Amino acid sequence: MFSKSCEYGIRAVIYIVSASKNGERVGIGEICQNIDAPEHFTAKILQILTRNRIVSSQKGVHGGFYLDDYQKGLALIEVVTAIDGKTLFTGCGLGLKQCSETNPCPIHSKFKSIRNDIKKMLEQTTIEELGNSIKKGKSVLKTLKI
Amino acid sequence: MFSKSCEYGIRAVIYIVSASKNGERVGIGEICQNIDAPEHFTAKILQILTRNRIVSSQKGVHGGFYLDDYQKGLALIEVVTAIDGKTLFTGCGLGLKQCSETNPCPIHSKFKSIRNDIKKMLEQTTIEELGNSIKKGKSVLKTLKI
DNA sequence: TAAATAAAAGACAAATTTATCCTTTATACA
DNA sequence: TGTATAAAGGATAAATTTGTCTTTTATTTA
Ligand code: FES
Ligand code: FES
Repeated sequence: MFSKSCEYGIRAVIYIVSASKNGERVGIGEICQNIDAPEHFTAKILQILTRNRIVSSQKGVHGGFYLDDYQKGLALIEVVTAIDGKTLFTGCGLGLKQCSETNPCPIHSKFKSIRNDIKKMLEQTTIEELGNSIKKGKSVLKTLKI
Repeated sequence: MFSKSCEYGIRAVIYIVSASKNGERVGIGEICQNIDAPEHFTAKILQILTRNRIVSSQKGVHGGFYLDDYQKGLALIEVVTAIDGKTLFTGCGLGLKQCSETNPCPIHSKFKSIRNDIKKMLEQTTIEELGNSIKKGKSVLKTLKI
């Protein structure tokens, strides 16, 4: 469904929101320990997200990553499109060069419906909402014991 | 969503069903021309499908690929699982080592619902049905003009 | 101002997926 | 029986994704 990059990116932003109480910044080391992701690789993904103003960052002592109030309210689809692009929402399920209403592939109508459900779900889910779920202990960002 | 291998595989079986009138066999060259896929690569995918008894093949003169009546009635999910495995239907949307009801990721319940919709759709769609759509000219297996 | 810190950025490496080429095996048919 | 044909299979290569390591830049604080 999502690329590894995207999975790490989503988990990272959720962790940041869940961990940064009152504007505190979270370092890449702490993030990656808590989401069980490779550090340097995830750092690059967070670079993409900061360039796209989906997360904020601060260099130097007491620096790290955080989300401002506007960013917390962003929907998950912003994270996904920044990392994986829009192919999941616009591309043909059978890999035709373009999804077309006039020359559809055989699964077009069924696939389109699912594609739209995914899009809706990602549009309706905010980063903050998922962060709260983690804060309350209702969900996790890494498998506990191996 | 699906891997390239799976996209080619699905398009190939649909083409075979749509093109082989009364048990006629279809060669790999003809298949790949009509679904716009790389020949040797697609041949290997069809090998996987024949090993899994999802398509039939015949070597030698007048050989090629075809589907018997039982195979035509198979659902698309058989093709997908043979090529891409079951990860799409069982794996965690955020890439956790395992999807768990007791220790869910933050999007588990929303993702599970979509995952099940995809599964249902693939279970309810038969190869033959999609082949008929092609036969009737209601859909296509490759983008017409580039 | 200098040292310490942490993200940004660049270069490189491993792993996986996708794609190509060549040889072998099975089958039909002359 | 021998030849042509087409799938099966093996080896290799290109491309992409994923992961690691090192250097640079910006910022804080002593
Ligand atoms: S043409 Fe294939 S999904 Fe629209
Ligand atoms: S735990 Fe992530 S989808 Fe179930």
